[in-house]
Amino acid sequence: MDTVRPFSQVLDRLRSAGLRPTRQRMALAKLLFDEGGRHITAEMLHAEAQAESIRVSLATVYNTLHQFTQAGLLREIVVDSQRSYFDSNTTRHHHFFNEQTNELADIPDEMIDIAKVPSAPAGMKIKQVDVIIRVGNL
Amino acid sequence: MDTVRPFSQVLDRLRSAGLRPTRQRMALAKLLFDEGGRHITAEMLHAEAQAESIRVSLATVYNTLHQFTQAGLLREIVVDSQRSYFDSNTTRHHHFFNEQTNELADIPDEMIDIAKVPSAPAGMKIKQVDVIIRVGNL
DNA sequence: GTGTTTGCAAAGTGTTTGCAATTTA
DNA sequence: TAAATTGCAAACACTTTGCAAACAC
Repeated sequence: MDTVRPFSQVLDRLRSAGLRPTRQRMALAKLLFDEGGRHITAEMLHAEAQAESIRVSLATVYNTLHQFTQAGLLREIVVDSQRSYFDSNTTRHHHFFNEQTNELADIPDEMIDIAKVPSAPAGMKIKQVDVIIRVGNL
Repeated sequence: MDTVRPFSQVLDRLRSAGLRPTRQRMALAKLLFDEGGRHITAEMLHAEAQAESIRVSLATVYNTLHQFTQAGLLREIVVDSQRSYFDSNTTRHHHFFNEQTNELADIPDEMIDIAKVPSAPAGMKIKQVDVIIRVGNL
């Protein structure tokens, strides 16, 4: 029942990704990983940081999100051609996307059963299977 | 084996969508629907039109793509947070997305078997189920 | 000290918008 | 001729970049 993610764990995550644990990265990592399964855009994360009086530029938020994604700490979810969403849950799962509110919600992997998947075209390899269920008002 | 889409059919499509069959819309509709299952961006369609000496502004291409989508003649496919793709095949099917070449390929509906789908959150309705298989080099 | 990271402002990219001129019915 | 549509250029939203100052080791 230990859901707390101690400071050192964030630190280790950054270290093992080869990223220096700077003040900004530590603070953003805390916001992203202290609670699981966050779906967040750069603007949202920047606003959250500001709300907690963490001084970070928007440019650094963008850089950090990409660095974390490259390091496998985040997963980018493409649901909206206007903005990029990042998911702090990198395990296999899928998403609901509410087109009215622009909100993402997780669908646990076991809730979707893809019985048959075509193989990738010749010379290609499947990198990821994304299932996005778009929902809206009745 | 009649795969030709006569002029009048394009005309009727526009008419029944409540869209006046202007020169631009007719020409773009021809490009979009004369061959099935096209995956195209606004810039791509604009370039094609220019290549065929059809004079249309990029703004009109954007407007037209959205009008056609609203009319159910096109389907927007969100795979890339940088640009919008439109699919001239509006029947149920899914997609491969090649992240190296930024190209989409159809996956016929019967090639994917989604045996179990969670129901939409309360008060919500499933609008669409998108399966995107991201592929890349081996 | 040396190389990395940050913040700023400027530039970039894809898309939308306001409005006068044109076209359609 | 009334209403819809077009094209242009300007505006927009989101994202990236160049570079000097600040920071981590």
